[in-house]
Amino acid sequence: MKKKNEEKYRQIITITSHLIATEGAAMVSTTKVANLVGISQSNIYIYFKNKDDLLYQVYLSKLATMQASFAQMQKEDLSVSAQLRAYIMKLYQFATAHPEDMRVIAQLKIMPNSPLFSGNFPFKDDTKVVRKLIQAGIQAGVLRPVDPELHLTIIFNVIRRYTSNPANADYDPDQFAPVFEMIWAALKRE
Amino acid sequence: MKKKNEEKYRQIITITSHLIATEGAAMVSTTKVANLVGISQSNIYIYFKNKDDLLYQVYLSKLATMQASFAQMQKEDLSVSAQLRAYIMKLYQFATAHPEDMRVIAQLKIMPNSPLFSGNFPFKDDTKVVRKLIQAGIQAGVLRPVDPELHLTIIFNVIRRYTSNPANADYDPDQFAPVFEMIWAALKRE
Amino acid sequence: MKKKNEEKYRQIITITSHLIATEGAAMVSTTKVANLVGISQSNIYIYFKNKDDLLYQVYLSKLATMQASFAQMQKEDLSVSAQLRAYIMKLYQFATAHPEDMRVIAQLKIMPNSPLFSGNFPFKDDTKVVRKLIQAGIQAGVLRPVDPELHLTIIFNVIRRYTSNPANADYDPDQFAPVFEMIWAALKRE
Amino acid sequence: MKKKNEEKYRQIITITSHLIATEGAAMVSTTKVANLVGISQSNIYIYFKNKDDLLYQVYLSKLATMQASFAQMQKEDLSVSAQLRAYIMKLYQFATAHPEDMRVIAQLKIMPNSPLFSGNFPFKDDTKVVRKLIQAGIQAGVLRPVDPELHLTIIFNVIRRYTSNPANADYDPDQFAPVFEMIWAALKRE
DNA sequence: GATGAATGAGGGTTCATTCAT
DNA sequence: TATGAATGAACCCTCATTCAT
Repeated sequence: MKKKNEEKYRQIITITSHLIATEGAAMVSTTKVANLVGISQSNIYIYFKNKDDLLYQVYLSKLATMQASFAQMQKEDLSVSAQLRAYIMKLYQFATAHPEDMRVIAQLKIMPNSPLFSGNFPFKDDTKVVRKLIQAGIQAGVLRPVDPELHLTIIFNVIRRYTSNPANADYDPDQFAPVFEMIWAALKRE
Repeated sequence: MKKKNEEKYRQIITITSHLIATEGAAMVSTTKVANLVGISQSNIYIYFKNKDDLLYQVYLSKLATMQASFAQMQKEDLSVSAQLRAYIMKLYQFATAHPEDMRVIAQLKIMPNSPLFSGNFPFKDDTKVVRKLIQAGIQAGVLRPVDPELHLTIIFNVIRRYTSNPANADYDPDQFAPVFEMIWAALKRE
Repeated sequence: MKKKNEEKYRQIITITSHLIATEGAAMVSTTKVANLVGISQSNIYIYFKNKDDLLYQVYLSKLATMQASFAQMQKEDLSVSAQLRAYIMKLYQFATAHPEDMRVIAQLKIMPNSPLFSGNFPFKDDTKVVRKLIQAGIQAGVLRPVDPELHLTIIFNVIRRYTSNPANADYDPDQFAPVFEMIWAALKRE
Repeated sequence: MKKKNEEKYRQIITITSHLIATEGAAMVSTTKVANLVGISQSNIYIYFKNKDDLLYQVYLSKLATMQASFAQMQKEDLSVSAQLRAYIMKLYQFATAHPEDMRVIAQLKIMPNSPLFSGNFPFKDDTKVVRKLIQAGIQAGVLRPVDPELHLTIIFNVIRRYTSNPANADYDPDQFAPVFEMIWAALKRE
């Protein structure tokens, strides 16, 4: 009973997610989603309050996947520097394991009139943990004392760009090593 | 007569450009542009083949502005490293001088179904010069031997992010220095 | 079991009635009603054949309330004139006692495609008694010999308008007296 | 050129007006109107900002018709009482001359979410003149000292009801006389 | 060159109703 | 009895584009 429900709900989320990743968030329409799922368009409104809600739930689901991936990493006995390095590696690993997800999150953040920032939904930040790490790193004197957004920009854009190259689709720490060094050189205080 | 023509053409380009910068490329509609310019909607099709053409011409105009800014910089007697450093500084200067333009170019590149990559128009690359510099730098052993796209990603994203902060709206090389070092550390071979 | 049944049925009627009174009959939807009652939408179709049936039953329930209010008034030993005057006062009293009900009846009568006149349900007239009184009054020569609908129009519209003013929400025969005289002057033969 | 424009505009107004009169304001849809006019639905939005605007313009057009009818009547050298009596007769005449119009105005006023009171359009009152007359009449001691809305209610509802009867479709002051007396008896101070 | 008119397609949303469970 | 699921139709509105003038 509820299973059917959950299944359709998941299907809609998945298809929408895929659509965002391949065509961009602005190209999502309830009609397209419904056709791909194989249901009638109005059916969408049984599972989601409106289109914005659908997109928001997609974001939340990606966020959950991401946070699950990072869950086991919360060892606080490491140095800030080590934690951040571990985070970057983990993010790289995540990006190869879930190729679409990072793109989906990015798309939802940059789309015009993003539901994430509409004020209609509570905004859950996907970068809270790493942003904190960066701030701590700056305060501890191990990271460059510039706007943390710049560190973030580098980490996410480089990893997204690197893993979006089909040649780098598989997780391979050795191959990634020089890219990691590139990122780290940008972040760390000289 | 011709002047009037040129004027309207410029106006449409300017308004569209502004619209892209403030609301995003996906929010541009011929209706909106026409209303803002104060002409009738169909009038746009006198100056542009279709909407994609309009966006493409906007891109070309931004490209021209950018290339004009970089024109005097083509001194080949500098080392690759020096040329690239000069380019970055110039790009920073350009971003402060033309706040909207970099955003417009970026928006047109990432928009869904971008006319730039539709195949209907010849693609003029705005990063050709710097990409060549980077390739030369890698070959010369002064830059990190990774995919040049990564160098590009860092240069453009960091500068765009930095200058999009209103606090950094004015050109100030001293204030920019640590950000420059951040970028350069990422690029240069250790 | 039956009690539960009756309760839900009553609830639906009550909520719908309230919705009609506050937002107008055209604004009633099964979705809204169901949400307000706290049941699922399809549940409504257990108690009512369709939406028209629901509205019709609401009408019948209001009619019953109204007729109950007028029940004790059927003393035929009064003169026609006295009976009609008594009716008007009673109607005024009813309107203050059941503010919503008169509005609901009026709304259901004037709504487009009113189920009351669709032919799908037997039409029970809420003005049968008073219409008869008026006809008798005309025949007896105490009321103006014009279309009785005009007498009715005056009685109902004036009382509805008067009592819809929050300042006149409470039953107060003294305050109502001049309004009564206004109505009566319109009805009675000079 | 402009003629065509004006014609379609008028057509849309006329058809919408007719639709309101026959089916009720709540039954108006842009699709229905467009089909009746013989144009595509989106065409409506060339002539009107949105549906509310359409309804509002219909109201304004009816108002203009009405005010035109009453224009020549502004003789201020008559007594208040005579002016009001003249107004009532004129209203009766108007109602027979423009059977639909009074109904349309009434419909637009009572419809749920009426654009007239949405705040999106300036509200032009169709009863301003007569309301002032009534207030003056009360102050002068010739009309009953009750809420002027009650006088209004009687005037408009009785005339609307009377003229909506096909038997009274033609303008006939003699036949109307007793109805006039009925109204006047209600209004005038005893 | 300029515009008003026209339109078909598509988008988001609500609704009354049916049906299997 | 109760409900979740499903749907087709309708509704309002925007848009890119074409065409006659």
